[in-house]
Amino acid sequence: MDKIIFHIDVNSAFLSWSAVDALNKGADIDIRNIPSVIGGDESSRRGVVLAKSVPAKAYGIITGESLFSARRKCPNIEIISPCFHTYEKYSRAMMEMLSEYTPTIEQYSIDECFLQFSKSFLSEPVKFAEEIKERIKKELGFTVNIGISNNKLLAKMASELNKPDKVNTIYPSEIKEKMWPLQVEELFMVGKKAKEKLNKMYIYTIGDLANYNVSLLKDKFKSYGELIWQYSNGIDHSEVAATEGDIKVISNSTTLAADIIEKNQANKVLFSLVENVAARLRKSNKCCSCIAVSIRSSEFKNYSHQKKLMNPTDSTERIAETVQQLFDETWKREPIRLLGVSLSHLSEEGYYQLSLFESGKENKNRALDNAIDSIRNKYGDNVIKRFGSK
DNA sequence: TCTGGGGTCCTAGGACCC
DNA sequence: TCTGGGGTCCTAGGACCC
Repeated sequence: MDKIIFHIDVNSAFLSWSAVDALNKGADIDIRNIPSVIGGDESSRRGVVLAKSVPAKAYGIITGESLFSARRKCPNIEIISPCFHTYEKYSRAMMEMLSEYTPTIEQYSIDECFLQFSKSFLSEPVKFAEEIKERIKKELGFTVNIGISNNKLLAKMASELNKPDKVNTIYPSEIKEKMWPLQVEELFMVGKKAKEKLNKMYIYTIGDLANYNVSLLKDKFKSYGELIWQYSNGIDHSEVAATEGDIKVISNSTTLAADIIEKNQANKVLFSLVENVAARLRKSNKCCSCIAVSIRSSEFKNYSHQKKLMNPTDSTERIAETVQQLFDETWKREPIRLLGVSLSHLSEEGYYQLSLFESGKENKNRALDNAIDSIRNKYGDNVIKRFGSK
């Protein structure tokens, strides 16, 4: 135990960042101090709560619920549209600041990261975390929670303890007192389904899980049973990864403003999803050899269908052909609520192989893809349309 | 429940091989 | 082929995370 891990988590990230951005642009109210949420456009059926203010939380509003239901709980709730560019900007600013403190930093999501220090370097971790927290507040304008322990799991659990704007610890010696009394669904990786199953086994708290017979958990839940048992006992050997791992899937999906019932309409949407994923694929200098289409029906049933390719590709046209074919094979002619395209089995090797064997036609397609990519990079996504796209 | 979008990982079942 | 067992690959679906 010679290391100290911090988990840093921005409080209501999207809402805080929207608030700071508005204040910087001269707004006279701070949405953090009124009942407010960040949420999508209800008329295009993206109306769920992505983040909430503390006063909104007091009305019982929770992340993920519909705006309709949020408004029922608090009729004069302020609803703000998300702005992902803004969020990326503040996220980057925070990560850059935190990189000053240690090279061993892992960004876990847009608003969370882990920092690792050696114990000998850090004699007073809590005091140090307080300094970082205050600096973020002063220089960047938003608050964070910092959790401290000897491993990532405990640091993450610690940062959830007491919000917002707090520093908390869960050292191994504090697990019993601080973590075991919590409801089992508070444990990282225990979601709604697992909670229900665990409750049926009379496991209600993290402590109940920690003291349960691990081999019975393994019988019932396989490797997942052992994982959550270890977590409940504060066991986690994963490393803080300073370099990010290779991306494994590139996907894009969209909930449609109105259900689609015609193949033609579906094809237009699919093509724009393909353009998005294919451009991201080429930007990462990779090829894919597995393509999948997913469909959500108006009844909320999900289907997916995938196909492995003989040769890896990064061509918009080849991906689009496969996607069409997959869609035709999958669609049960029901009204469609959501369409998605995802590319997987990504490889760099395929990228080089491809250029050796591709035909004249494929060479032409590649030239077209590259030309469109560079125009869009310069002037934005909407300046140019392919023939056949919407 | 008037239920987003982008990811990761795991499991089960079937095909196919020796 | 009244029929085993182990390994690998592929597909579909689902749980979980932010």
